[in-house]
Amino acid sequence: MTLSALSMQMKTLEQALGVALFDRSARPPRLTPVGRAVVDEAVLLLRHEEKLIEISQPRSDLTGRFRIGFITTAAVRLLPRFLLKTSRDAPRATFEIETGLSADLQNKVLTGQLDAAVITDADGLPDQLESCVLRREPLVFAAHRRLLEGGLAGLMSDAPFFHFMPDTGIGKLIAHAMMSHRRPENAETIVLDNLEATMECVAEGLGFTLLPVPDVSRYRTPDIGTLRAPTSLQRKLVLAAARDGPFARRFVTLLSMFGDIDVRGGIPAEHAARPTRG
Amino acid sequence: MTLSALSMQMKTLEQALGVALFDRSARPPRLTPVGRAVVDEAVLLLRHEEKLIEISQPRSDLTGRFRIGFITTAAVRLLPRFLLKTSRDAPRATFEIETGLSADLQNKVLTGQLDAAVITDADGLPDQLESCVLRREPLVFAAHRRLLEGGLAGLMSDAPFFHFMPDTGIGKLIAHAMMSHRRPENAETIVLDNLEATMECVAEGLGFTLLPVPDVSRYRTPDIGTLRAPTSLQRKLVLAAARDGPFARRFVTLLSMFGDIDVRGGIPAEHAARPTRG
DNA sequence: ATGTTACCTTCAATAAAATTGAACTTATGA
DNA sequence: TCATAAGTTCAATTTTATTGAAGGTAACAT
Repeated sequence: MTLSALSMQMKTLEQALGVALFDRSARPPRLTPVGRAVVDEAVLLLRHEEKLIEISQPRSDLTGRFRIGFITTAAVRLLPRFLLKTSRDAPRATFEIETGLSADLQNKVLTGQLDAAVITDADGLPDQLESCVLRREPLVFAAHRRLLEGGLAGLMSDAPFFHFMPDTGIGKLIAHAMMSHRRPENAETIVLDNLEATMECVAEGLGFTLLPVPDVSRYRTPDIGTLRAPTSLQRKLVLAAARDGPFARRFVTLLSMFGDIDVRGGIPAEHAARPTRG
Repeated sequence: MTLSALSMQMKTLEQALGVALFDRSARPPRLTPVGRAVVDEAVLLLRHEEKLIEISQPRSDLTGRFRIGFITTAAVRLLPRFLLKTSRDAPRATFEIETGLSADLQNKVLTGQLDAAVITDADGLPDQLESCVLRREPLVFAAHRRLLEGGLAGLMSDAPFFHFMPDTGIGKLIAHAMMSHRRPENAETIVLDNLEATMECVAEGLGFTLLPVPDVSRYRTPDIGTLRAPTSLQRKLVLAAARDGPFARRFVTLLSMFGDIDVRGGIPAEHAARPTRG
């Protein structure tokens, strides 16, 4: 840099700030106290700029602000551990968490409004989505012990059925599971959209319900008994991300933030191939 | 700003960072997670820039990094309160403190290497310097009580004299004060450049010394007695700054950082004119 | 699906800003 | 006081940013 260019820059900066930064009565020109303060601050500013460049360099680990969706169940059960793990293992990444229904979240991942989501995989996901099963949850019937005396057949014929959110992913899975059981024509079905309320009603002996094991366990009271659903149908909690999205090459990294993965699920080949201890 | 200009800037930034900040497959283009991280950081960067501009705006109070010199005595006695006051009353100012001899510090203020200095004013300061007396310190003789029994005359004739730094400002003042006292031709004079060592020797009864009151008080032991020097000579501790320097208009502000000022000194008119309580 | 529309990007031209070298000015030291 | 080295200024040049027109591409509606 030429001396004259430097001189011009000094002048320009002084004019821009409207302050004398240099004392020209001395040679070489000296910084004024304000000038020294500006230098101090400018040094910090440049450090800050380096930091910006640093964080902008993508690495093998997660960097950036990601938007992740969680269905309610996952938010309650998986989110705390996820946030713990990410704060430890991916300090350069921040997360915006959003909760909603499987279908909505899936749609937002497809449209790029979310980078990834933990959703229920009822019957396959669109091709544009990459996914991996996080948890497999069998369905169980739950009812007051008094109602269970008559066995499964008794429940079906005599008790009202509390159907949790029939329109959603898990609700449809429940409906599917119920289809293999005959119920009388006039059998009563009550629709609820709140898990805790459903279980409260069941605890009061008002009827029975069919839900994934963990949800029943969470709100179970001593009065409630369970009966494993004879079907092999189970809810699959999957992590889904767009194949061409920000997780295209780092899907496994994000996956690892969900801790131990149910290896019976559809884990990506290179991940499943790893030797396991024990 | 034109849309095309914005587009160009987006492109340029992406090339500069070597990272895809935007996902152009959507309309309007979306930020990638890295892009969001960069935005977050850039917002902080801009805040930082505002801060730089803010601190560069000079105000009535002290802003900037000032370099202040203190002679050793002042550093020991005045500096703590100075730093306390400035951190409270001038949070936008920072200080580089330097210690040294009066003559050296005075010279550095004249050449602009220091913005101000607390020095001894032996016999007037150069016209280019503005100054104000901070403390007036009478000189006292100090000696072991045993030696004092013979009075001042006894000291002069019988005891060795410990002369503190004859070549410096305070040393010359001491020499000046001693000139009004006759001593025998063969009277012993010991030169030391350390205040504490001088007082240790005096405490041991090895001789007497002549020093400003506060210095004697600081290192005095019960064995040491003092005798007020009959002359009216006293050390003046002054704050000095270049008239055309950074304190040209804020000298009084800096002065106030030294707490209560000995009003018998040469205080600037507008400051001395203030009504005093009590 | 398919076309329309609105929005975004690209490119060449233009405007703005930074840099340079030569001429001029000023602090420093003999 | 002068000579010199160092800093500043100015006009010309280079670099960078912005603009408007033309060419794509995603989004929306039919």
